[in-house]
Amino acid sequence: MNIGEVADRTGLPAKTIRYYEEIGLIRPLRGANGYRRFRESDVHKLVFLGRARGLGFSIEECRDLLALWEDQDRASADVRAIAKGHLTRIEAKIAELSAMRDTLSDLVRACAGDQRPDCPILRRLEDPAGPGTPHSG
Amino acid sequence: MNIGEVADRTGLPAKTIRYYEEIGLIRPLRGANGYRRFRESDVHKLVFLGRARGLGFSIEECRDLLALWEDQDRASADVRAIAKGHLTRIEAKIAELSAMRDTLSDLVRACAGDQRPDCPILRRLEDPAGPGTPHSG
DNA sequence: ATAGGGCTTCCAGTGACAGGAAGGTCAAGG
DNA sequence: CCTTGACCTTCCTGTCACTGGAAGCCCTAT
Repeated sequence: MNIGEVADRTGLPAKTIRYYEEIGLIRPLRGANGYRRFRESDVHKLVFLGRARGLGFSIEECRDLLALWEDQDRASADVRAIAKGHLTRIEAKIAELSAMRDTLSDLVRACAGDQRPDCPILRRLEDPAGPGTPHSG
Repeated sequence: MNIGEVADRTGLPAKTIRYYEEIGLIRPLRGANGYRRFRESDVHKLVFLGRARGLGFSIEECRDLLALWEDQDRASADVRAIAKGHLTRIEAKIAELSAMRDTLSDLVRACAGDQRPDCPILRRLEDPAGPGTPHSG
């Protein structure tokens, strides 16, 4: 199977598939013409990688997951540890973005958004402790 | 004022301040020795930039916000539009990460995490429609 | 022979810096 | 005067996971 068909079947761009080979995630064969020849097992791995990346695992995490996937004697604890670590980072990122969202939506609500120059958003970026700052009490 | 003091006062690394000069966000003066000489207005801008970056605005958005901040005749609508656009993207990112978190926390919960090789996480990465997949009904 | 599409490699760019090398500058101390 | 050490400078490389594009080979159909 050539790279184009693999791209169609996995939904991954050909560029990405070449990149995955370059960094050693997959090792397709080569034909006499120099073209990559993909086996079903390569496609299977790429599908796996696509899903793991879709869940936000980093390439290095994917590499580890792939190794565990291929190791029939793995301990599920190893897989779980990777997933838990990733989950923790995702939750931290969500918390960070949520804080941004809260601040931003306050500011967007407070701004008239008309032709006048007065703007609470800029005032707040200039001086976060300025007027209009929410505070306890 | 030299870059070190500016870094202390703004909380931005000197590397970042040099980078901001390189991409034209600030234009500090230069002393006879070649050192950057920062005015209070430069520090003020850097504080502004630090806060805007802290809210997740991109560098280009920061450039636009800075221009509006310095334009006494700006319309608050212009500022608000940038903030709203950014807010929308943040909310989309939160939704994306939340979906990942939900899937991942399901998987982590379903995985025993012991020495046995059986692992729902890997099964699901292999075949998302496989056993254990949540479905309506 | 030619046209087209698919395949190859290699190089550059993305965003927003961080790390580090090589070297100039300045104030304090011996 | 010399040295030490902190601070400053520029320049180059690396990050992460690709993406775009150029130049050129391969294959099939007409």
